[in-house]
Amino acid sequence: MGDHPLSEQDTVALIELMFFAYRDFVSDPDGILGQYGFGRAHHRVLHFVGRDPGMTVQQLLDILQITKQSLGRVLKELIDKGYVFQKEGEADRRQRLLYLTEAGEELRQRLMGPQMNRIRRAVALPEGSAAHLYRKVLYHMVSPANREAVRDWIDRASLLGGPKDGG
Amino acid sequence: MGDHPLSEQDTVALIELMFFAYRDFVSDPDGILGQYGFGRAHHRVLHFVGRDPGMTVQQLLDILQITKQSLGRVLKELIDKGYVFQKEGEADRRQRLLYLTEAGEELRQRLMGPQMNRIRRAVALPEGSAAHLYRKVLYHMVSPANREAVRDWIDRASLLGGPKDGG
DNA sequence: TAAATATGTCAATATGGCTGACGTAATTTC
DNA sequence: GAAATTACGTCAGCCATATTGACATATTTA
Repeated sequence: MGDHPLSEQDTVALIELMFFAYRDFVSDPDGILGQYGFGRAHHRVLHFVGRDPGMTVQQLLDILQITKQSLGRVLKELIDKGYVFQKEGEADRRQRLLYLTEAGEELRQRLMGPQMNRIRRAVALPEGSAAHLYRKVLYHMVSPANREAVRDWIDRASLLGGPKDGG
Repeated sequence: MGDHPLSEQDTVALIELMFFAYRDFVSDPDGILGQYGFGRAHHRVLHFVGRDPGMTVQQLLDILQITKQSLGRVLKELIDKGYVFQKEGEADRRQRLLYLTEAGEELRQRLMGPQMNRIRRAVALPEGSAAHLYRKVLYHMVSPANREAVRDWIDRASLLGGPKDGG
């Protein structure tokens, strides 16, 4: 085990499952977002800001790996509609620290709910250590160059835990 | 084990890993596609047609879950540039059965290569049964309503195995 | 013959990315 | 203190990929 690689067929099956699983995984929040006139980009902003309240715009850009112009539009909409607000940084007054309003946190929870259920159902298998392995596998799917940033993010976000993430 | 659900923190970490992993997973082929003036939609068509040569347009639409108008453009481009060709169905002459040209199959393999390497590296963990569990978990991430179709597809595609998928 | 199916196409629209350029305020560096 | 850099915002245009709705054609089925 671990010596011989996965068979061609099994590997292709996993590639395809990655496609099918992700497609359905994001379909849950998509329906909810539609009711608000939002899209997936809004969801990502809500999620990450909710996980790390007070984060800077640059930190958010680093995580999403998109341009500030792309972020600009969705962020503006979320602010205009009262789901996100900004506060001038105290140490560095150039910064516009990002926070969720109450409505923003509620929406974030509403969007996360179905995905949490789906994850929990998916890893609740008889084999026991599925969650651990699944996490390990997904982690190794991230490009090596990005792993440190992803690990840092997960560790840090787990520590601060977001307002309603069980902290 | 299996009784108590995953902790809030662990579940959120998996949700985020799903995002990071998928983002990097599709980044491999994206670079290659750019050289051909293609996008992810072209990749999906190449992949699935290559896995099931002679499939109908409707079968492809069912798998991709997009509209025929969306498929129309990418399919036309792939045909115009000589990566896909169509053959009139023998039993039903309304059908336009889809096949990859040699160039199409080559490109498909080139796109699949990095993803296969990434999957194999990701599941090549000491714990042994990672691949099996990972597959099971991803399968259960698919919406119940879609599972039969996905299972059918994987089983059928594994059987016919595509021209160069190890058959 | 009529209805349904498989496919293709035209037109308009939306989302979410992108590049490039420019501007302002604040901080850091020399 | 002047200059360079950083953090952020914004305008303008472009591209890829998806959508809905409408219509056309060929073929098969009832």
